[in-house]
Amino acid sequence: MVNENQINKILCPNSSSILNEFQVVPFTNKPAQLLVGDMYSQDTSVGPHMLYYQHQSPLEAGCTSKKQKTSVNIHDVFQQKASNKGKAICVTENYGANFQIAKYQEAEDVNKGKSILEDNIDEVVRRHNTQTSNKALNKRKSLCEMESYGVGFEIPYYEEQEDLRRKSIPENKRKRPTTQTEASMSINHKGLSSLYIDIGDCDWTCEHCNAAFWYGERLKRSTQQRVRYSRCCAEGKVHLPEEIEPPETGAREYQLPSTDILGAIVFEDGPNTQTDYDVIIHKKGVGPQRISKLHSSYMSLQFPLLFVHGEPGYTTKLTLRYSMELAPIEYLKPGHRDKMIEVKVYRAWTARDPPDRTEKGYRAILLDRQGDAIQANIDATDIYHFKPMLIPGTAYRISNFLYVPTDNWQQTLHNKTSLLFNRLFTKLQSIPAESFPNHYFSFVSYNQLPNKLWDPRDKGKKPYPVLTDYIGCYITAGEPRDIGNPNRNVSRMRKVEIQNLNRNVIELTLWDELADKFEKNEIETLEKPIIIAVSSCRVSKFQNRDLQLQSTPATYYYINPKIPQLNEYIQQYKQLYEENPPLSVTRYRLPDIEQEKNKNRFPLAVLLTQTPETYRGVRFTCEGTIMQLNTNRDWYYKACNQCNVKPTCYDNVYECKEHGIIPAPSYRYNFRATITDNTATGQFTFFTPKADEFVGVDCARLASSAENRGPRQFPDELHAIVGKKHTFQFHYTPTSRQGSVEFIVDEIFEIEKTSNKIEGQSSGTQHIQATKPTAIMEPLEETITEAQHSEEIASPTASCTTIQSTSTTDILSVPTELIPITKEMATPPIAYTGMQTRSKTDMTSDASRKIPKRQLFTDEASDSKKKKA
DNA sequence: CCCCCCCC
Repeated sequence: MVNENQINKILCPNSSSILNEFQVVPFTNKPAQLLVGDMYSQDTSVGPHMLYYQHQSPLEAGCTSKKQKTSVNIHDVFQQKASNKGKAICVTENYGANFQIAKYQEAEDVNKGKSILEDNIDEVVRRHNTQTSNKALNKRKSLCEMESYGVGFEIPYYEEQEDLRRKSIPENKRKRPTTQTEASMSINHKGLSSLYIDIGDCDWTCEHCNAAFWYGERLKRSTQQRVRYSRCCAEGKVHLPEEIEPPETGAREYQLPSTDILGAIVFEDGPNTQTDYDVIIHKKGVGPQRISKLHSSYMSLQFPLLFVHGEPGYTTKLTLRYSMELAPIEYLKPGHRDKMIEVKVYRAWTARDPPDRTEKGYRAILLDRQGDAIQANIDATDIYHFKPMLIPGTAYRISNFLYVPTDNWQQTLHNKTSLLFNRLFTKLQSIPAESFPNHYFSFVSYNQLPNKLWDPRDKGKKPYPVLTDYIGCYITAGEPRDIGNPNRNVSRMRKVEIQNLNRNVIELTLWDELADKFEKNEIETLEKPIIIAVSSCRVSKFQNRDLQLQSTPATYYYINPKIPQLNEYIQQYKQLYEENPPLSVTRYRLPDIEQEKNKNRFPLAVLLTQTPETYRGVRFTCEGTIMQLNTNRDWYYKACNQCNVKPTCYDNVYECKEHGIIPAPSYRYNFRATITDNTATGQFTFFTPKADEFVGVDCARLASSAENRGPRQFPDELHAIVGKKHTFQFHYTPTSRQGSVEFIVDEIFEIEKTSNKIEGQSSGTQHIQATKPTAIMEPLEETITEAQHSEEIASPTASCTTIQSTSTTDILSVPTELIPITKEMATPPIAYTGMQTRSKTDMTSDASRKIPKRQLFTDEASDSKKKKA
């Protein structure tokens, strides 16, 4: 078959030693399908033997289980090859092969003493004779197990072969034609050594690509019915190029290349192997040329006869077949190793346990075209590798990932399985991102938020609730500020208010980068209403009262997110706000008392039309006159000394639900008055202790002295407050509803002369009507804007919630003489927008009907700035 | 391996 005079050179990396008289012949008429990287040699006198490269698996370092190893494909092997890690050539087939190779004289330098090739024949024979055949077999086996990750073929052993033959396995249909068999047999029996072990013929083929194999090369998981090989095409996963028909048969069938030297490359094993040698080819008529080891033609140089057409063999263009099944996220199941996903990176973040700044890993939410989502986890050691790739908006085909149970806490998706990516084996291939959905949300409505609270009592019993996505209308945002011990962990924090279509407001706390990067100014230049969607928030409760949202490291926020419902939402909010625009309020205490006194100053006429739930905890101010006391209800109550809650009373025995029998309950004010600010009148409740200060007499003293007259008999001291004019600070009674709005007084300020002056300009006398709106609005404009720009500080906690809930008695006929709204009122206060549209609950005076429509959602900030300028 | 958080 091969010209016996042919000389094969084996170029050794370190020594350039040459083994001569070593012949390489093709064993197959489908040469392109032989596994690239294997060298098949045949000595004409003995028979076929195989030389294998020992590939150091690229997975070796990261492998934790054998299963992973089997998922490697040829591509990996040669990527590893490209990085020039150590490889070795070893003779794995049988001792016969050793003899034959060793028998050849090395023409020049000896091959540095590492290779089995060095053994001289006497030594090998001696060893063979002294070892038991089992030992020999074991050695071969161990060599083979080293040989490659997961391919795991077993070395044939002639007894086994004999055994197989005895059993006379039915002819496998994948057996190659007898002619070839005969051909090799004829060689086999020529000059057979007594030590020669017959491993059979290379007459088995891969069911996928038809590459030729020895039986012994089969995968361990082969069965008698199905003999499987993976070294060729990784069981069909690697797409090998179309075969080219071999040259015409005849005299030139095995025509030698037109050179008398054949080159081959031999690698040594071990960490010290040098592989940074030059590969130089010298073409006919052209000078020497250095080529890269990655050059696709270099491979064919190693197998000059196997690539009879000069096919490139291995190239970096080899692609995986889709037999690595492209699976929707929905169908991923832990344990599947042959799945590939095409996904868009939707969100990505560094995993942390705030306030600890340690980077615990990297996370991403991936979306597929079907609209499903899955989280990908990356260990901290691999952050640097994946962070530059997992950019939201990019898309990849991803294979070779593992499955892990989804984190129990800070769980972003309902999916119980997450993916684990590893820099050593997970493959990401960039693909176009157009065909993927824009967003993935699982919004929770305001009413469902309590279900998402985490209760410490559930620890260990219930899983932590999945983090919450929420959508609503952006109302306001504060400025970022520092939180925490400056010597240790300082966090950044910013509050954002979100309102839903029922006008419920929820406060979102953005932390750290999110707080700093929130582009408040840019957002507020957008046309209103502005829709904001936030993902993966924690739901918490403040003071056992207000639900809040907290950002987590996984949180993203989206302004006017491109979701199908966006326009619908915008229209709904638009409609809502046309009826009754939201007030722009400052929710926190201001450092300056003067600012506090003017904070959130809106006409009572406006406040009465609002939805109280929207402004829970918000303190408003007004300059108002006490018109009347509500004498239809008690002016004080007896309270538990510890909690100020009204106790039950049976037979003059007072009992607090919480604190039991109360021998001597305390007396506390709880009376109502009507206050007007000249735009409307409202019901205001006064409680101890503010009321004591205001009335000037302790409730206890007043009540005990008046007790015989009862709590419905209002003492003169109380009547004395009627007609007084003050700046009141107040909040909505939590139980009040739109349409029957009430307030609770927090602070009562004296009206200073200075502020009187400003007001005096327009409305000299207080109590009567038609204050020129500008008179109200001018100072408002300033204070509100100041308030917005000043840093928020803590608001105090309202402590009278429980008491308030008892005060839902009937209301004394309210003085209904409403202050007519003048035309000028049509110019709305700067601090809010769009109030000119009548709401259904608005009072229907002729004047109010005439109020012209003003453009909705104008930018109040820039408006006010203009006026200031 | 577990903890499962930071303001008002």
